[in-house]
Amino acid sequence: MKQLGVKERIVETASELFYNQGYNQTGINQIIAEAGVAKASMYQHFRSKEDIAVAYLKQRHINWMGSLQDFVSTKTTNKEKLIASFDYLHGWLTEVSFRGCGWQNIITDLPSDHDKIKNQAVLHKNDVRAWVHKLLKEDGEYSDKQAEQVGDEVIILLEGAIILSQIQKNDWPITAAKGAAVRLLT
Amino acid sequence: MKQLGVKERIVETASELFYNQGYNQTGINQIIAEAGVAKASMYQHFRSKEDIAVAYLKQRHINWMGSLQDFVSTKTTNKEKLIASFDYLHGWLTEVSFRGCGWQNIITDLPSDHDKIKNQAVLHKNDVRAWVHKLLKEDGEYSDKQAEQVGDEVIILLEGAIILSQIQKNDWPITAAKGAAVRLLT
Amino acid sequence: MKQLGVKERIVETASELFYNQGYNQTGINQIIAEAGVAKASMYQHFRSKEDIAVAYLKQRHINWMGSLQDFVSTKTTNKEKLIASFDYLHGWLTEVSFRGCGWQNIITDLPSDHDKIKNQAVLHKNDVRAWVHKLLKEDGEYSDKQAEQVGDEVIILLEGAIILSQIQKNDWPITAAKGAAVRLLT
Amino acid sequence: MKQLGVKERIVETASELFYNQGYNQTGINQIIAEAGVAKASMYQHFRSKEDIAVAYLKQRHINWMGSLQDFVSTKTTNKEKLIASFDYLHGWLTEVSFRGCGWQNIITDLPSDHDKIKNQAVLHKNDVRAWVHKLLKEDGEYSDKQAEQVGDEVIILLEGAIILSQIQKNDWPITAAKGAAVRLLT
DNA sequence: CATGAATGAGGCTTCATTCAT
DNA sequence: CATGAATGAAGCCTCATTCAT
Repeated sequence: MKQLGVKERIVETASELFYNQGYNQTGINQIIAEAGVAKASMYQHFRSKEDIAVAYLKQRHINWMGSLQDFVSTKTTNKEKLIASFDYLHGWLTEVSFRGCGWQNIITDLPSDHDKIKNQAVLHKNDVRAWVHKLLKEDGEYSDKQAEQVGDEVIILLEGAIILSQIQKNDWPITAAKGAAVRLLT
Repeated sequence: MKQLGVKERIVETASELFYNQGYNQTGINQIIAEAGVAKASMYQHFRSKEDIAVAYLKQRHINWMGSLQDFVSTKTTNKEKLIASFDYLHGWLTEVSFRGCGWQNIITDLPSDHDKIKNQAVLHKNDVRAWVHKLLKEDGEYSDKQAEQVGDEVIILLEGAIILSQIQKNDWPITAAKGAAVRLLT
Repeated sequence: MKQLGVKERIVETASELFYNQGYNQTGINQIIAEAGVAKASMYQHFRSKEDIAVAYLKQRHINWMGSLQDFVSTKTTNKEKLIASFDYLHGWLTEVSFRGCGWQNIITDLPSDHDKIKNQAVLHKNDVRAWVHKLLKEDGEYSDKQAEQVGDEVIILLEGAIILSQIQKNDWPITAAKGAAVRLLT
Repeated sequence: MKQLGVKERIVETASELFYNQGYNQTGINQIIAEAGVAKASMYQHFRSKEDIAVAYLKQRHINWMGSLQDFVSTKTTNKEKLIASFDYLHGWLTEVSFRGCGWQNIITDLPSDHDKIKNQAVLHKNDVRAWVHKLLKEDGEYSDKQAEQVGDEVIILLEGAIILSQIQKNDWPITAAKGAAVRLLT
């Protein structure tokens, strides 16, 4: 990790900590200690802790979308890709012990003035939504309006499966969500 | 509010604050100041801040389930009751400016040792789930196994609608979820 | 313990706690909880925590002096009794894991205005001193002045052995003190 | 005092307070107020109150041993040095109004988990003991074993004289201890 | 870019005591 | 005599941030 630049090291360390311990549970001191970075150096790259979280979420967005799209890329039809998304959820959430969604986790208990972070969450969710809409529109099976409608339903299932599996520390919500998605897409 | 007992005042005040500002964003000092109670009095009734949150969630569970069941009580069939639940969500979440679910919000960024709070969330979600399962079983339209399966799907839609409407500060997820529920229940 | 009166129960419980946990480490709440006594009842019998400590030390004085004198009563000469006192120390301090002297422990880190407690310590130490002086005077081997002088030396050895064995959590100071006493008394 | 660094100011202030008021009687707030330091600055230098006490005891050890050895350095034989140690005690304890031994005072009523402080006390007492043993061995008058035995006796007299003079607020224990030491060393 | 000192504001918790029932 | 509510003062500690070197 030492060959990375300072900024990268901070984001990488903070990402690990923010996701696994939570935003409020992670202090600036732990970040700089584990990143091996001086405090002033950190504040040269980031105006505030909130800004680090923004960088974390931006990077996470790229990684997460990439992983998801990789995972479903073997499927031929777009519908199959959407269904496979639930398998992606399953593998991911199991691996992280149902730690939940980075964006959900960080917005639910945040000071009211942390808008930059909230914006990142909106951007992320919008991108996922757009991706789902696009997939369904490309299939040509639905009208654009129908595609958006069904897509939204699938997205809600995704979100619900994530948060519920986090609370229950169990994978049944993911399985159930997949079942619902299959039926809604048929 | 002065005619209430100290304990009630604390829970009431804390409930307001925990739900609207978040658990981590609400300090003990603010709670006692707004409740008009001495700090040590508070600790006579509650061993810790976490215990206040537990009391808050317990009370909230009673209120929330009651309101929901009241709301849907006018419907004749159980399926209709379930569908109407999404209308309940709509009214509630709009009123609270899409502040989301008290249980979701409090567990997503919590110190790792706050198990009592996490347990409350699990209890709440289990109760909701049991209620949904019961409704569908009573209808007699599904086998017990099917009722549980479909019920879980509906629950996931509820959860997804709540969290997504919170992030988006918009009611479309609730509308979309209702649409999906209607189709899944037919 | 339930057949005892309230006052006795408080003193008995507090004695256990004060001696084993320390005065500052023992709270009024723990005392009343373990004694099974209401707070107001306690404050009816004792004006303050300090007063409980005074009662504790008074009772301890009686018990401690009694045990010591019992222990050495089998010895025929008074010199032998004094020497045997070190054996008493050894048995006692080993049994209590070198928890030290109740009086020493309670005065060394006390608010400056706790004079009642300090007085108890002085009374106790004076009584022990008087007892030692008396023993040596009775023997008739020393002049009164010599008896007091040698007695004081023995007492200092006793005190030193107690505090040092407490710090070292070891019995060597008691053994060494006995050795010195034997030589000083010959 | 302002020209000292923050850390030194904290230790110096805390030393004064810990020794004169006691460890439990001295709060962090008083320390920082009298040292003229912000609370967080203090915690930058010391992880906890216990750590401040450790620093205090370490510094005190150096000062105390130094003063003692200075005091006795005019004596030619080691035996004389040991005897003179009681004169050192006398001067010191009189000056501090029989406030007693910093190490004795701090361990006798300490929360059970304060091991770092307890260790400091053991280290200090061991150093004193080693010094006494060394002096007697160097004299060549005793075998090594005898030197250690007699040395331990002297040490116990020192400890006993300190604690007893503290309780009695009087110097007779020091005088008596010196008398005993003289006889034991002859 | 590193080091870490310094800070103000606030975090949660506990104390011995009093008082009303 | 029991119950336990209520309290003011104080306890120890941590936060994100700024600044001087």
